[in-house]
Amino acid sequence: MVARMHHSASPRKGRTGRPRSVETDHAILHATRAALVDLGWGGLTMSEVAARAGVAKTTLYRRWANKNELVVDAVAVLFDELELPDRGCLQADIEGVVLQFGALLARPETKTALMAVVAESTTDEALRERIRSAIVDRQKRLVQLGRSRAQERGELPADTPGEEGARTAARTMDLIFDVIAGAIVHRTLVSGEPVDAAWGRDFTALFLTGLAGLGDGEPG
Amino acid sequence: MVARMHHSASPRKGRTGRPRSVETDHAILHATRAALVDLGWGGLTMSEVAARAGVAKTTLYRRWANKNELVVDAVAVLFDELELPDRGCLQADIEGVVLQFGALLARPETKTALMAVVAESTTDEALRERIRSAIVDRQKRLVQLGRSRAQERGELPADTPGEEGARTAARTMDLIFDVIAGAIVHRTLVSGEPVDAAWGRDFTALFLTGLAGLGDGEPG
DNA sequence: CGAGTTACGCTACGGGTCGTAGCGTAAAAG
DNA sequence: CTTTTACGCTACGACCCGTAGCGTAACTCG
Repeated sequence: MVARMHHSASPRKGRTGRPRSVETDHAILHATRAALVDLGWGGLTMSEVAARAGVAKTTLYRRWANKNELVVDAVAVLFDELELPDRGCLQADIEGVVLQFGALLARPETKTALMAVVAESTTDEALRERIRSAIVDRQKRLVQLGRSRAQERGELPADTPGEEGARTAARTMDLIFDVIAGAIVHRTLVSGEPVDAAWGRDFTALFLTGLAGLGDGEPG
Repeated sequence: MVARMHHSASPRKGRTGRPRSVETDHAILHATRAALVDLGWGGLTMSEVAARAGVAKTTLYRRWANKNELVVDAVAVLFDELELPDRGCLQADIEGVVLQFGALLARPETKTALMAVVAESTTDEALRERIRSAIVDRQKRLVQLGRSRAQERGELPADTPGEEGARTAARTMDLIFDVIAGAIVHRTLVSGEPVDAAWGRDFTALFLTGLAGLGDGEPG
C-alpha cells in the first residue's frame, strides 16, 4: 500500500508548515458529488468543482491528480453507510443488504460515478487499486460477515479446514460477491429498473435455492 | 422508435443525391474500436478516430451526434457474435453462454467502452434507449431462447398461462438476465478476474442449485 | 518573537478538444 | 446537365486541462 501524498492519510503530527484544511477537503468532496448529480460524469469539470467548493483550482490538483481519483474519493464515503444488522436468518440478511445496496446505487451521484470510474480503471491500474481499497473492500467485508454469521447459525456448512478449504472459501466469497453486487448494479444501471422489495425477494429466492427452485414459492 | 437521420437505417432507395459510403461507416467503427483499445474511453477523441479512419472530422459528426453514440454503435456489432448452440442440457447451455459473454467482455474495447457508455446513459435518456436496442436486447434474446429450450426439455416448469403468468415470466426473465450478465460484468470489470471454465462451473452451480447447494459438488 | 515550511488564492498561459460554418468538389438520380 | 446529397478541408470561438509564478496565510520550531 503506497502512501501517496494525496489527501489525508493522517495529519502527520510532526509536520511543519501550514496544515491542509479538512473543511476544504469536505467542501471539495461535497461539491464533487453535487456537481455529479447536476452535470453527470461527462459534464463534470475540475473548474466547476473548484467554483462550487469556493476553492482555487490549484488546490484541487494539490490533492488529487485528476478527475478520476477525485470522484472515487468523493463517492467512496457513501459506501460507509452500508451495514449488516443481524436480522436473524440468512434470507433476511441478504434481502436487507440487497435493498441497502440498491438504495445506495439509486442515488444519482453513485449511479453516474461508479460505472464511469470503473470504466476508466480498465486502462488505469492505479485507479483500479484505489477503487478496490476505497470501495470494493468495504462491500466485501459485508459478504464475509454475513457468510460467517450464517455458518454460526448452521445455515451454511462450515469451511473445510486446511489450505485447500481456505482457497475454496475465498473463491466462494468472490463468487457470492460478484453475483450479488453484479446483479444489483446491472439491474440499476443497465436495465434501469429499481431494486425494490419485490425484486429483493425474487433475487434472494433465486440466490438461495437456485433457478430450479424458483417460482415454487408463493405467488404474491 | 424515432428514426434518426444518423447512420444507416437503410439506403432509402428512392433517395436522390450521393449516397453515404458504407465503407466509410465500417472504417469509422473499426477505427473507433482500435482507438478504444489503445487510448481507453477517456483518451478517445473524435479527431483521433477521424484520423485513424482516414476521414474528415465533419464526416463523423454527420453520422453521430457525439462520442457516446458512436461508441455504442462501434461496440454493438461485437454482440452479434453471441450465440446459444443447443448443448443438450440447461447447465451446459448456461456455462456456454457465460464463457462466451466472458470472452466478449475480456476484449479491451468492450471492457472499456461498455461501462463508460452505461455511465453516461444515467444522465442521457436517448443514449440509454440506444444501448437497450443495440446491445441489451440482443443479449436478452439468448436468455429467452435458453429458458424456453429448457422448458421444452422439462428442466424448468412451463409458464403459467394467462396474463398473470406472463407477467411473472417476464419478471423472471429480467431477473435471470440481471443475475447472469451482472455477475459476469462485475467479475470482469470490478473484481478484475477472468471468467474462465472454473468460474463458469462455479457460477452455474450456484445459479442452478442456489447457495445452499453450493460446495456439495466435487472438490476439483 | 522571527525563521522556516507548507497551504492557499489568484492570474495567466500553452496545448488540446469540441462542435460548427463555409466552401469547393465528388457521386449519385432524374 | 441540373439537382441533391456526401465528403474533405480549413478555420474558428468556446471551453477545459494541468501547470507556473507569485504573494499571502497558517502552523512549527528554536
